[in-house]
Amino acid sequence: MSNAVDIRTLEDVSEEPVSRQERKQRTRQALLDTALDLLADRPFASLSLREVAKGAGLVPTAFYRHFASMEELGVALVEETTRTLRGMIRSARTDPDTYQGMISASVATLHQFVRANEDHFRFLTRERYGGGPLARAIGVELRMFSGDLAIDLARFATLRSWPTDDLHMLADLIVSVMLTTIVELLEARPGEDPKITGMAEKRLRLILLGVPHWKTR
Amino acid sequence: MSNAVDIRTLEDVSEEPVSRQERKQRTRQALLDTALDLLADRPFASLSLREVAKGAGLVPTAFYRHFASMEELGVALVEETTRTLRGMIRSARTDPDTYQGMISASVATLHQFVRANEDHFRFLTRERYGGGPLARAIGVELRMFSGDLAIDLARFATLRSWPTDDLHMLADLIVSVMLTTIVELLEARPGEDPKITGMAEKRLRLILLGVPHWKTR
DNA sequence: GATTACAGTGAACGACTGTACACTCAACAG
DNA sequence: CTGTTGAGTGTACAGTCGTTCACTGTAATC
Repeated sequence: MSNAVDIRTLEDVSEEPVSRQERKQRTRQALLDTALDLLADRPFASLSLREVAKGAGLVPTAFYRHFASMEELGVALVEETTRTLRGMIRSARTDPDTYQGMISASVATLHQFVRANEDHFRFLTRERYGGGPLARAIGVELRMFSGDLAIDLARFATLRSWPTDDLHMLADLIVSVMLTTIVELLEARPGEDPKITGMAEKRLRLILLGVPHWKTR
Repeated sequence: MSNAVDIRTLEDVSEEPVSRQERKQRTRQALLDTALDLLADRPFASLSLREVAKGAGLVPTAFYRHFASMEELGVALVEETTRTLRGMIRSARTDPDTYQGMISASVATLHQFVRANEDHFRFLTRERYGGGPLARAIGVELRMFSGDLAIDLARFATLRSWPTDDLHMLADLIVSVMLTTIVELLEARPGEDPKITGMAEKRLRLILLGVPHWKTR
């Protein structure tokens, strides 16, 4: 609810004159931010155009200057959150030396990004299973994510000989563990983080423990 | 939408006289059924009391004869779906001979139950991450499910020596794979079922492949 | 057979919804 | 300096929402 204030009034005090499109971009962002705030404990479908507009300090009809409908705002919100997700992947794609090193580093990156962007990840996990067009858009994004991971995995010596199908199976499995961990982090009470990341590491370790013994059937 | 018709008019034609509470129980069920129908492609929070009542062939005010609010209906819906879930567990808890046998049997049971109760499982997976009181209720139920599974797993020779924490970790992992599989089944296009169940079996096999080599750290 | 309990009705309410339309007024282009 | 553009305003309308209240008709009770 912190960004529900009228940004313009704040900006007008500052000296720099803002261009027209810059202002527009700013209220657009205010709409996205208030929507994300309101989504903290409710599904997207229960959001109304009016309350998002009001939250951003706008009259309802002004909403249409930025989005043709709430659904269009939802799509923009998916784009914003997947940008965060891609940022996380980029951060995590480092030194693929050992399994164990990769595991704890990945989990640490995940933890850090979730805590720094709780709103985004809450939106992502909530709407992923919420049905409707947003769920589909998020599903596509996650499948791309999983595909990228499969490529990364193929670099490991043990996995180089694996069939593509099995590689994707493994990647999907890892992604599902990550999603579970994200949800656990978002539902966690304060102080529970180490327990959750520890569990996540264990789960990944167990999975990768089976890899050397895998035989396609 | 099939059970959106007025049941009473159908019943009145039949010869058997229905008792009062039996009738009440029947319209209550009609309310639950239409709600479940409407939830096929929308989150629970977007459901209105009026459309559920109308779908069941009732005037809005009659809704209150059965539930004090939509949230109360939601809780009843969770109870109904978890009954289905428990039925599935009971069916799956058979002959724990070998890993492989248990895997394919469990996946087959899962597949069968999902296909026979798509509405229930759709509701379950949707609202699990939807936030609000329903998500919490479902979370509790799933944790019980996972706990039961941990107990079952403890019967296997290899797992008898495992610490309780690790056993729960394994059970959670298996449950998360099952939930992923459920979502995949519900999103599947016709004919994709074998591919999905095959993947699910592979994922479980890979996990259990690591079990003999597990060392707590 | 008279009385009670109660599932379901129907009208009405105040609040909220998305959207249409005519408007203001400041940043912009010429 | 002048005319245009467009982000934001204000009013208005037709729907839908949850909830209220007084009601009807019939199964259940005595």
